[in-house]
Amino acid sequence: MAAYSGRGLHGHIVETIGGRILDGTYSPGQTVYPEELERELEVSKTVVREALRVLASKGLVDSRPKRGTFVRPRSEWSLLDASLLRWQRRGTPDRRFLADLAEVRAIIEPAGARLAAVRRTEADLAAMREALAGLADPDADAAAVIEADLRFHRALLAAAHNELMGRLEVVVEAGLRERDRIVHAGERWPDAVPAHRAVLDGVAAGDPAAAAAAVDSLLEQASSDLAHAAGSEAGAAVAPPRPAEPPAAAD
Amino acid sequence: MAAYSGRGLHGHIVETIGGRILDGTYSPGQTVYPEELERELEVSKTVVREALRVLASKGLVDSRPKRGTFVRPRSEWSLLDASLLRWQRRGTPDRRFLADLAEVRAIIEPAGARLAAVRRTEADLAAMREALAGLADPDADAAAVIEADLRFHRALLAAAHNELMGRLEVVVEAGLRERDRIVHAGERWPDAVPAHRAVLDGVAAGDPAAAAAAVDSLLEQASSDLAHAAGSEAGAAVAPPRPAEPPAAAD
DNA sequence: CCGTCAAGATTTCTGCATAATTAATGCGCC
DNA sequence: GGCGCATTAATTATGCAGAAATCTTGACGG
Repeated sequence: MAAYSGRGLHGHIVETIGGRILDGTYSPGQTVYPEELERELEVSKTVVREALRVLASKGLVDSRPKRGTFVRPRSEWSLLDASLLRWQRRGTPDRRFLADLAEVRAIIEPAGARLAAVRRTEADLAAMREALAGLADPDADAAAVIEADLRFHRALLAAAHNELMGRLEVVVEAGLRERDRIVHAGERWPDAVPAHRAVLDGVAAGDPAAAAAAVDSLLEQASSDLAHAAGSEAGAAVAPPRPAEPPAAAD
Repeated sequence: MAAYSGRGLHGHIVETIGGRILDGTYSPGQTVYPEELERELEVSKTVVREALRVLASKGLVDSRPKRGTFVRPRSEWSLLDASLLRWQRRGTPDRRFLADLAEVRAIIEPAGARLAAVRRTEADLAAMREALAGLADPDADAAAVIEADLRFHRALLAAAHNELMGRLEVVVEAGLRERDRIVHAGERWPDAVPAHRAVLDGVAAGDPAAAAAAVDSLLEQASSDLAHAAGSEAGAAVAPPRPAEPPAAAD
């Protein structure tokens, strides 16, 4: 994956502390003690400080003289960061997080397909075809299928030729891997192939409406599969009447 | 703004080096020499190394033993990071970047309004009303109006009650501030108030379609204002027939 | 062609010095 | 006597310098 952050001792410490913050071991407002971490993780001041610096740049912690280093409120976290999304998935599969993920995907991906249908190049189509082939390969193991699925959605967003849209792949990746973790039985999920093919066809034909509709039904299908696997309804693709908090507490 | 990264000497160095990477002073593939930076910026090894570590966590650089520290290809940058979006705006106003920004906003914000219309609480509406009042205040200076505008859009996304959607405010903020920089004459832009009010009304009424339509027209208006101010058409809200690259290079 | 070795740069460690900020303290004032 | 304010002091992050350790890479030799 991201080679820059996972290599060496430093990256390991960042992941350890970051993971503890996201899974609630360290809760917002709580102070973390660098010296304690040095002893526990058996590393030097330097490594801990560099790790905390990185975490600070992601909005997870803040350190000020005399007050120490403490965990910032969750609202300050840069949740769109790839690392944070990964760490978030390390903890208990949170239903709310899963729903948020699916909801954003349901917004991003159809729109991306719409753009892709207009802007795709031959290279984009080739990438999507390659991924689709990997998805349909009956000899591939579960992990390879997941990777092919991810490649397909990445290629779709890339075909939109919007740099920021392309970076939203982090959300798509998190959603896909989270779904994989829920289903995780390694289900072949063969029904996915025609749905993906429909997306490719719509994009290749240059038909934005068809491409978007294909993505819609793809996500709907994935969502219902996931709901089926997870017992209750876990993630509805289109705005569910999520019960808003009681209108009380008007500040 | 973000207090965690802008304080102290370290934050300054991060901004300096990060800014140079985004504005092209250091281009992808190029090697950066820590010792050189130490001398030029007159700081110690530690500060430079911590800064490079933070930049590495944002995907800007990668350092490997024996090979040195070098700038990663732009495709690896975490462009959704708040700092990167800010640094990106420090350079020349890039037309392409501006268009991408507007395009993503045109996807995110209507969808956010749709959700907000269903899920908003009284507190959400109060926040939006407060921001709207600030936007309409005839005694406020240009900066205050910008901030109120930003608050309004932030409150709108927050009312969607989707954590990830809320974090997409970074894109909205970048878009707003960039637009401000183009127009920058401090135009009162009074026409914006009724458009914003329409959004609020739609959300308050619990009418998703109306809220989304109001946001659509708001963004369209902003986009055309911007096009008018920037001479040529700078950012069309809805998918323009951006000429795709020639279909050559199939791989 | 493969394994071993050596060079080189990053990475890590140690200890110390500095700066900054908060909290307490003491003083004067109401 | 209580309260507000400036000063002081303590605590913590921050910055610095040098050396040792580690790992990758490239070359050399079998």
